[in-house]
Formats: sequence, structure tokens, C-alpha cells
Amino acid sequence: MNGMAPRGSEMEIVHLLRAVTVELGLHSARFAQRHAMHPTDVRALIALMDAARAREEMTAGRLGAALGLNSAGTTALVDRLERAGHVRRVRGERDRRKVVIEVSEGAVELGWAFFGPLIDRTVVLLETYDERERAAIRGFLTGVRDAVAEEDGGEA
Amino acid sequence: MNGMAPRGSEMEIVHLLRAVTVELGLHSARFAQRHAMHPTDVRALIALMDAARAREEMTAGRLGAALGLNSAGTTALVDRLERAGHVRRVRGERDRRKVVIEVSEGAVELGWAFFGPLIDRTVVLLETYDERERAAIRGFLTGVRDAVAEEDGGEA
DNA sequence: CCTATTATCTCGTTGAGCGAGATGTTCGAC
DNA sequence: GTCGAACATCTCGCTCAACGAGATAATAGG
Repeated sequence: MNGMAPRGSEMEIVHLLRAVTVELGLHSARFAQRHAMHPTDVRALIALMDAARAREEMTAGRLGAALGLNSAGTTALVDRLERAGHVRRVRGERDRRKVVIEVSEGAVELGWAFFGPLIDRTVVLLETYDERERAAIRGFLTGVRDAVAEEDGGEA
Repeated sequence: MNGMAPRGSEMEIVHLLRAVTVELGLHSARFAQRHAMHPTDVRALIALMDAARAREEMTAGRLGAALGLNSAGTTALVDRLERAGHVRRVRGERDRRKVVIEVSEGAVELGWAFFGPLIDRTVVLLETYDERERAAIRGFLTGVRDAVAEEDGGEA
């Protein structure tokens, strides 16, 4: 009767995490709909901005792979984003087979205008905790992220 | 120079949270693909199981509303899930216009087999923290969930 | 009963994503 | 140098999830 002891507290957090995931998904979906985009388009912009932050060039092929699209789907995706003015196609300078995708200034500002307030709220919320509590939050999120990645990696 | 002080720690957590969200989304997508389902189908099963846990009857209409589908899409969704044996249509007994959707035993076991290990890992991880740290994690997740809901609510 | 309302389903259309193959680009072999 | 293999991206035709409009079935009120 020990191992099955009061796990209510832990399960509550598990459900909270799922709720947060769902809410964030809906938030992204709202952003997508407001700007006449699809969920995949938003994921693409996020991937592109992450790459930009890491100072990496994102090519059409890498983008498609990151999103799980094949070449045809990737072309259609980039077409849509380019038509909407969110990205530019730039032929690779060293390797002219490559097509480097650049996010436009406008798209970055669009994203910041939408997600900025939420980020600000979150930062303010985090400032109400002391360093030990923040470390716990950081450790928990890191642990979950790694656990999910490991599950997927092991079952590939 | 005070307000703009070292927010690196907070921003790191914000990015971690986003990473967790992305990973969990990919995990669900993998579950969907493994069982020849679409992301919407998985969301539907989650909503149905949540309703079952809360002892609420889930009708076709309520399910569609929860997922943001119109009536046609909802019908197609339930058709797909029923054809795959994941749910049953049961005519409402009190109000015979209603179609109550019930999750099959098999679908519940399927979901548990896939998400159970990850939940176990998370619970084990949570047990490594003391009560004050768990309270911080719980409070943070609650705060983020409410912040997102408030953002969406205010901008509807 | 007869009408208004509600819950679900059917039909025809749009559009994202897939598979297969075409086009243009680099690089090693000769 | 130019021929061919390997590579990155794009084009074409198709499938299927989701939509809008409207049909069908069942309850509630006069």
C-alpha cells in the first residue's frame, strides 16, 4: 500500500501541464486564424525564428524536415508564407541549389506583438519566485522535455 | 538600469516551456501517426476521456464545439473514430436527438499504453522535489494557464 | 396536432499535404 | 573540360479533412 500512496499532488501537476499545453496550442491557433494562416505556418515561423536566433541558415529542405513535410508540401508552405509577405526566398550564395528562407521584419513584429504580452506576464510571474523555486521549475521543465524526447527517440 | 536587469533566467524558462509544448505536440503527433489517426482525432479522444473522468456525457455537438469544428466536420470526425473502433455512437436516452459519444475500452488502453510511461516518468521526477518546490511548479503552471486564457478571452 | 427549435447528418467545394517525377546545381572521375 | 552521379527544389495529379448550405429527425410549446 506504499507505492500507490497519495500521488494526487503529482497527478494534479501532470494535468496542469497538459492544460497549459492545450491552452498554448489554442493561443497559437488564434494567432494563426487572425492572420489567415494555418497551424503549420505558425510552426514554420517559430522554427525559422529559432534558427535565426541561433544564427543558422534555414533552407527549404531543413524547414520541411523540421515540420515533417515532404518536398511538395514544403514548397507549398513557403509559397504561402512568401505570398503573405512573411518570408523571402534567397538563393544560397555558396551553394546555389539551396533556397535559404528569411523571415521578414514584419513577421517578427507580428509575432512579438501577439506573444510579447504573454511572455511579459510569464516573466513577471517568474519574478515572484525565489531562486530555489525557479530552479525547481527550470529543472522540472527540462526533465519533462528530455523525458518526451527520450520516449520518442526510443520508439522511433 | 534596474527594470531591464538580468532577465536571462526568466527567458530561459519561457523558452523551456515552449520547448516542452513543442515536444508534447510532437509526441501526440507520433501517437496519431502510429495509429493512423489525425491530430484532431487525438484531441477528440483526449476531450472525450476528460469528459468521462468528469462523469459528463459528451455529445457530438459539444465535442465539435470543444474542437472548433462545425457540424459537418464533427460528423466526419466521429465517423472516422467509430470506423476505427475508438468510439461508439449512443443515442441519448432522455433526449433522442442527442448522440452521446463513448470511448471504447480499447482506445483507453491504447492511450494509456502510449502516454502512461511518460506520465510515470513525470511523477517520478516530481517526487524528487519537496513540497515547497512542487507548490512553485504548480503555481507557475496555473499562472501560465490562466494568463493564456485571459489573453485569449480579452482578445475574443 | 402543428410550428419553432434543437441535434445531427448529407452534399458539394476548398485547400493542405503526399507520391512521383522534372529541372537546375554541384562535385568527383576521367 | 565534360560526363554522370548525387543533391535541392519545384511541378503535377491525387487524396482526404474541414467548411458552408441545406436536409432530416426529434423535443417542447401553444
